Amino acid sequence: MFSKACEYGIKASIFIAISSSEGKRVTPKEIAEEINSPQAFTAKILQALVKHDVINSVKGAYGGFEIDKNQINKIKLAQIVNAIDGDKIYRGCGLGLEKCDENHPCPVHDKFKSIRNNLQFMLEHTTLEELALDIKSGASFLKV
Amino acid sequence: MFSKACEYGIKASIFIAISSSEGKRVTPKEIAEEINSPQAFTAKILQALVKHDVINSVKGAYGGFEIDKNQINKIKLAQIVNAIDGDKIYRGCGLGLEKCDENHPCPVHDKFKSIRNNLQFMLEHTTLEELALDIKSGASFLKV
DNA sequence: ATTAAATAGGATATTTTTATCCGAAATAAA
DNA sequence: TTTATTTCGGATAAAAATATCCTATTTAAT
Repeated sequence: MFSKACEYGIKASIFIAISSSEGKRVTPKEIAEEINSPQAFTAKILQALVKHDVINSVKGAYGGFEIDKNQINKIKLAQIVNAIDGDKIYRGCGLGLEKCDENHPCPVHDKFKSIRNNLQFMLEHTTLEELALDIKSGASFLKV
Repeated sequence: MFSKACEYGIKASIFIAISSSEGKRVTPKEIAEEINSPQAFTAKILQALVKHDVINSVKGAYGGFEIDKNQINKIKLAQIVNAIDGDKIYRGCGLGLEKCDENHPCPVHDKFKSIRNNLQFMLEHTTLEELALDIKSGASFLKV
């Protein structure tokens, strides 16, 4: 479904959201430990998220990654997925056809339509805030 | 969503189903041309489908791949996907957690549930026959 | 100014996926 | 029995994804 990079990116963003809501910046090391991911690879993904304005970085001593507190309830999963995996997950053809649309559909085009639409809707309507709240309350988990 | 191998496997199976319904065996060369895939790689995938009893092979001159005519309406997409990609597409965690279930869900577990269930239902209820009929009638396409 | 801590980013390594190649075994037809 | 055709399967190769390493740059505190 998502690439490893994207999975790490989502989990990292949730953890940064939680930390930021508590006024704390976090480093790749802390993030990697919290989400159980390879540190250097995670750092690369964080760079991509910064470039796409999903998260914010502060260089130098006492720096780290953070998310603007009043953006946490505005950032959607779709932005993170788009930043890392692009939009192929709901745009690309399910069977990899170069050209696949209503006029020239692949064999599963119609059958996939609703599933992909549901996925897209979910990603575009799920905020970092709600995911972060579930982690905070212990309703969901970022690792093991 | 699916691996390339799985995409090729699905398209190949549909083409074989069509050919078999017309009493013709087909070779990897014909299949690869029809579905626009790399021939040798496609041949490997066909071997996997044979091992998983999705399709049938006949060795030697005048041999090739075929599907038992009265199995075409019984074979489900799920069998093909399972043979090549396994069941991670609806079993694995959306965020790659080793352990992810109702008692220990990842942050998107609930949000993914219905999407994954829909996908699973679709794969388990879509037969090769209906996909083949659409290709035959020109309602859908296997390439470009 | 100096130092310590942090991100940025290029280079490289490893692993997985995708793809190719070739010889062996099977089989139908001549 | 010979030949041509075909699948099978192992060995590689190439490309993409995942992961690591190292140096430069930035910056807060002393």
